Amino acid sequence: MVTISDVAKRAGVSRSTVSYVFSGRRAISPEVRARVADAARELGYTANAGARALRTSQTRVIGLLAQFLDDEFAPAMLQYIQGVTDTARKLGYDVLLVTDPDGPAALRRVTDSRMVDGVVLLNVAEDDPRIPLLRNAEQPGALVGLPRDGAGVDVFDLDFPEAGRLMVEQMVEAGHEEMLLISQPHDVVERGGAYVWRLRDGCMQRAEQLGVRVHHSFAPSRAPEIGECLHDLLDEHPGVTGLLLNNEAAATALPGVLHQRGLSAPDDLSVIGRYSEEFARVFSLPFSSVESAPDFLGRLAVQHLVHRIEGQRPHDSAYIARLVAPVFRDRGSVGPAKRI
Amino acid sequence: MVTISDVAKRAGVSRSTVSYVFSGRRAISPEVRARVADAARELGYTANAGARALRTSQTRVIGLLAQFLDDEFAPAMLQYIQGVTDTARKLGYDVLLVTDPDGPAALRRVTDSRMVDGVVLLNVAEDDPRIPLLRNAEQPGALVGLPRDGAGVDVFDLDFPEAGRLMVEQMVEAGHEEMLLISQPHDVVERGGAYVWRLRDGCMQRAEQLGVRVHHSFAPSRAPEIGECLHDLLDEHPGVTGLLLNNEAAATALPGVLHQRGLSAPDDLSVIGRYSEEFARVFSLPFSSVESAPDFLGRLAVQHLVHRIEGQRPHDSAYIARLVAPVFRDRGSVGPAKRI
DNA sequence: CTGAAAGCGCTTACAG
DNA sequence: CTGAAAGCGCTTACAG
Repeated sequence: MVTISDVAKRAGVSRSTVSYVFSGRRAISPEVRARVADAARELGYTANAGARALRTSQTRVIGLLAQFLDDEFAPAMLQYIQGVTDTARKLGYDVLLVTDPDGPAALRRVTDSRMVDGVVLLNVAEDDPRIPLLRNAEQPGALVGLPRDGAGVDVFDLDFPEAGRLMVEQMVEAGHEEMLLISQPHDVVERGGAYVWRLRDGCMQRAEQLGVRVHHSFAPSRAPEIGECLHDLLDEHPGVTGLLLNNEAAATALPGVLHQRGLSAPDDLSVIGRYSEEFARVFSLPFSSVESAPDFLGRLAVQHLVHRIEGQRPHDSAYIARLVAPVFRDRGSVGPAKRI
Repeated sequence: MVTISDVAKRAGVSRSTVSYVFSGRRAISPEVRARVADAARELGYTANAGARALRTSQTRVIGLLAQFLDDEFAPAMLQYIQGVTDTARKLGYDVLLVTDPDGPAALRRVTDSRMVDGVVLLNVAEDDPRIPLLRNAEQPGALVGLPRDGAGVDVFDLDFPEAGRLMVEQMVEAGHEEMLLISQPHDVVERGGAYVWRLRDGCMQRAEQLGVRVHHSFAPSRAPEIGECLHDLLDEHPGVTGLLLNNEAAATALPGVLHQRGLSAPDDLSVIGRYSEEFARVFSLPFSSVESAPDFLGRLAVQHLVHRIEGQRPHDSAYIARLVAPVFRDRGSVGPAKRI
C-alpha cells in the first residue's frame, strides 16, 4: 500500500507538502507541485479514507436508511434510492446503504461509529423511533416523509393532502360524483405511514366541499391478492365512476383487472393514480397520475443534508419542512362519468 | 464524542483493557469486565470506525458497484442489490452502494482509498474494464455475471446457455416447432452483456438438435417501444406458436399486448420468460419462467467474498466460477402448439 | 515557500 | 490478569 510518506520520499519533500499539494490549502512552488504530482501518479497514490476520517472527522459518506418492507412496493422505493445516490455522487459523497430491519440499531451503529457525515431516512413513520436518535446524533439528518415531530432534522415530502384534493378536483371537473379511493394496506397506517391518511383526508375534505362522494378502502400491496381485491371492490361499488389509487400495486394490477372485466379507461371508468412518471413508464401504466416525485425528493434531501454537513447551514439553524406540490400528469384516463 | 479514553477513565482501567473487553482477545477479570461494560453503556461508547480501520486495515464495508443503465430494467437490478445487502448485513458488513456511471474510476476510488474490504460487481460486461483494476486491487472481488476472463476474482452467474436449452426443451415437449426468442436490446450486447447471446446460443443449439426452428430478435427494454415491437414481431411471424423472453420489459408488456390482440396464453400462444419468482410476483406475470435467481446469486457472491476477506480462503487460492443451474417454474403458460 | 511535530482514536505486541 | 507504549496514515497549527 502506498502512503503519503512514499510520495514524499519520491518527490524529495515532506509529508506535509504532499498533503498541501492535494488540498491546495497552501501556496506551493510550481516545481514542487509538479514533482509531487508526478510521484503520486507514478506510485498510484490515493489518500487512506480511514486515516483522513480520523484526522478530519469527515468521511464524505452519507448513510441511507431504507427498508424493503413487505407491505410496500419495492420498485417504488428504488426511485428514492436512485435520487439519493445520484445527487450524493454529484456532490462528492458516497452512500452507505443500510437496509437493516432494525432501523434504530442500524442508525445508532453508523452514526455513533462515525461511518457517515449525515443520514437520509426513507420509509419515515409518523412516530419514527429513529428520529429521536437522529436528533441526538452529531451528524445532521434529512427525512423523506413527514413525521409528527420533525424538530432537529430537515423534512421533505410530497404534499399528500393536496395530492388528494387534486385527484378529486380532476374527477369532479370531468363530472364524476361517486369515486373510490384505494389506499395502501392498513398495515402501512399501523406502522405509521401517515401519507396514507393524509392523502385520504385531502380527498375527503375536498369531496365534501364539492358535494361529491368518495368511498375509501385499504387494499393489499402484493400480487395476486391486490387483483382479487380490485375485483371485489368494483363489485361492491357499482355506482363508482372514478378510481383514485394511492397504492402502487393496485395501479400495476388494474390494467389486468379491467381487461378481465372487459372494461377500459376512460371509456368505462376514469382512473387517477399517485406515482411517478418513471414508475408509469416502467410499468406501462396508461393512467393519469399525480406525480410523487421520488427523484426530486431524494435530491432535495441530499442537497440540504450536504449543506448542513459542510456548514453552509449551521447545525441548529431553522429546520426545513418542505412539502412538494403535486403535479397532475394527464394520460387521458379521465373522461366523462359513466355508470358501468 | 466519547472515546475509548473516556471509558477507560470512568472504569478506572487502561485503554487497552477497554479494547480487550470488547474484542474478547484476552482474559479479563469479571469485575473489570463489568466496570468497563457499565462505563461504556453509561457513556454510550461506540468505537470510531475510521480509527479502527486505520489500525486494523479492516472497514467491515463491502463496495457494491451497480449501475442503472437505460437499456436494462431497473426493478430487475434491485433484486441483486437486495440479495447483496441482506447477506452482507447478516455477515456483519455494511454496503457502500456506488452507482457512478464511470465504473472504473469509482472502483479505483473505493479500493485505493481503502473504504471497503472487498467489492461486488454487478452489470458485468464480457470485457469489463473494471475487472483488471479489481484484479490488481488488494481487496478481493466477486462478480455477478460471467466475463471472458474471470481470473483473480470469484464469478457467479446463471447458466444462461442451459436456460436457453431448457426453454426450448419445455416448448418442444409440448409440441412446438416454431418459436421466437426475444432478447434484450442489441445495445446490451454491444456493451458486452454476454448473457444475451449465451442464452440465445443455448436456444439455437438445442433447437437444431431437436430439429425445431427458433427465430431471434432483439427488442427494446423500455415502454412503450417494447409494446409496439411485440406487435410487429407477432405480425411478422404468424407461424410462431411459442414465445421465449430474455427481456424483462417484454415480459411485463406482453400481457397488455396479448389482450390488445385478443389472445391469451397458453390457449393461443405459449410463453416462457427468464426472470425471478419475485419479479413474476411484483409484475403479476402469468407466464412460466426460467428462474434467474438474483437473490441467490447476490448471496453467493457476498458469502464467498467475505470468506476471502476473512482469510478462510487465501487471496490467491483457486478462484471460483460458479454457474447456477436454471430452474423451470411452471405457471401454466405452455400448452399444445396452435397456429393463431 | 517548506518542514518537523503533534495528535485524531484505535489495537496489539511487549512487559510485568 | 493488566498497563504503557508504539504506530496505523493522515492534516494542520507552529515555526522558520
